[in-house]
Amino acid sequence: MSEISSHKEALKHSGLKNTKQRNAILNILEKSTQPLTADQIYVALINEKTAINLSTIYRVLNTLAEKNLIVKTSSVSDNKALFELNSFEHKHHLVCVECKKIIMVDECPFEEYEKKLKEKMGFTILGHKLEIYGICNNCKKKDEENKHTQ
Amino acid sequence: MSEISSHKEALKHSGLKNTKQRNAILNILEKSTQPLTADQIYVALINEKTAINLSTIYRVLNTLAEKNLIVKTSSVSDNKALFELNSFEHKHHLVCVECKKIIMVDECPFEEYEKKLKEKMGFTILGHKLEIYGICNNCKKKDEENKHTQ
DNA sequence: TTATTTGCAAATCTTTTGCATGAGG
DNA sequence: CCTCATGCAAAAGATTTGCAAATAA
Repeated sequence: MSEISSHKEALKHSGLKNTKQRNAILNILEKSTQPLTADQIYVALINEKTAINLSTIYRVLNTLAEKNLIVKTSSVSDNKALFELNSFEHKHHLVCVECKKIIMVDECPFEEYEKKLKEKMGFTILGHKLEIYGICNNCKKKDEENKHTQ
Repeated sequence: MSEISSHKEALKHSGLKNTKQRNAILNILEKSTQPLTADQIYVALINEKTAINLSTIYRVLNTLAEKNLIVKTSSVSDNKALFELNSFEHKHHLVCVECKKIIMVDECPFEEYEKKLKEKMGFTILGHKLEIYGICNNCKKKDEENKHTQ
């Protein structure tokens, strides 16, 4: 229940009405460890017997993103919109350009860099996302194998 | 002409035929300072009287991305696929969460961090992208003004 | 009560696909 | 030649929108 009331507060603070659908969507996002598509949220809600319309989900997600309660990103491989709670936290990951696998990393070499940007450009930093593109160990091995069969 | 022959080489090296359409698309991407959507490429080609079909553009872009000659990303605001030449260069930018403006920055605090990742995880790094989310100076000013009118 | 939100159905927009034709090596 | 690439039209899939009914404040 505590998270429900915190959503109520967050919605109120953004001037949005506290509806069953918005709370349900925020709860799904809160439980998820990764960004979700509108459809994944839809399926999750249907599974837990929460009746909702897909277009409502899209509308809610866009509204929440406008208010910065959630963050909209985009999956490169299949080009769908992804949504996650705005934790204002750092996100770092490695993206394999071959298999598209995403590997999370947790170290952050940034605190100082961010401070400098803030001072220099007057840009208030809420968080950052770092994607490192390359080839993972698995794909390197597969590439080696394929050299022989091709 | 030098860039045309370099595209020829690049295509050959990837086992792809050197077609008029592929060269035209690579040329457009080469001239652009920013990632383009399939449709933007289409318009650019039509403008320079290069006849091409939109579905050909999609097919070429996907093929080139598979071969890592270009990089596919995704625009957050309107969820379209974006393509740019794979420069294997660093890309850093600030994204304002309010007006969605993108501000390029060029400093990079990363060389060491990347080396460490490579050694630790066997991940071969081709490039990286850093997005810093926050609020730009303009939006901060507008927010201040709106406090009075709301 | 009244503005906001939702459901539903239809529309829109981006991207993909099947198939016949055309072009590159 | 023979395979691969392209054009065209149609399909598929994600997201948006108009409107009437429902709901929060």
